[in-house]
Amino acid sequence: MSRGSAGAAGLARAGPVFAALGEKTRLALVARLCARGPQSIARLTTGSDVTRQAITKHLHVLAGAGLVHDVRHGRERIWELDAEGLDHARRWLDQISKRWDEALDRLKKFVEE
Amino acid sequence: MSRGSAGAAGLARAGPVFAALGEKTRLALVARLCARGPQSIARLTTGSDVTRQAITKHLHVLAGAGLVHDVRHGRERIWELDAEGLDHARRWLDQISKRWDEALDRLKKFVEE
DNA sequence: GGGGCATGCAACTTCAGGGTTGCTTTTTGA
DNA sequence: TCAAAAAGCAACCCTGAAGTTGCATGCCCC
Repeated sequence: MSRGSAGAAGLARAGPVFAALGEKTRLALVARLCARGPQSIARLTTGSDVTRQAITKHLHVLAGAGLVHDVRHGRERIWELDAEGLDHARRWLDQISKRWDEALDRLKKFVEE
Repeated sequence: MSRGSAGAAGLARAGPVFAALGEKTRLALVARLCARGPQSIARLTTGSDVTRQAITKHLHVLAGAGLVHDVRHGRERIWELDAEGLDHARRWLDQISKRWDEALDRLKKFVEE
């Protein structure tokens, strides 16, 4: 497994990303940051059905997965999306589905012989 | 948000997929099914550090997310990948990262004016 | 300087999910 | 026919994550 993000190393990095996205509040946060741009914690909390502290925790989980990052701005903390983390997860899915398609092709050809 | 898989509906469908992939045992199962092809439960269990029942539960979670499906074959139950579920998650990530890139471009042009 | 807004920190509660054990059912093949 | 393999079912434990409450801190602006 010398290269490619579908190997053991890529798997270890992809895990936290999927885990971060696999929670409805966090997924909604990502979608919201994408749709409405960078926002403060207080603004991200309005309209949500959980507490500001809950939002804060979720943002840190997303940051740990490399999906968002924050910038201090006066007394506010502005959070915005981080495209790199998203790309990594996408590449992992690309690898898997591509390899699976190839495997299906091989099987099909084998059956047809 | 009238179309596209990044809207509320796409978000609702993408959630379970990411949640399913966001667990190391399940992610390893997907990688294994991709690398070694369809396998029975017993075979998927060998080499794993958890019980057969745990593997069974995980397979059902993956099936619920549309990532795998099973075929009865005698006294065995063969599980294999389901490319459609993978593609759905990938398209969701595509939408998000594409829209984010566009937003960054708009911001860049705005700043340069 | 000080009131008020935005956020940070820490302790606590709750519960879903990951895992196990023990037993039963189905199916194979000799 | 029957023993063993493969899987299903159900009850149970237990950790961690999601969420809350209460209070402390930092920063802007009048």
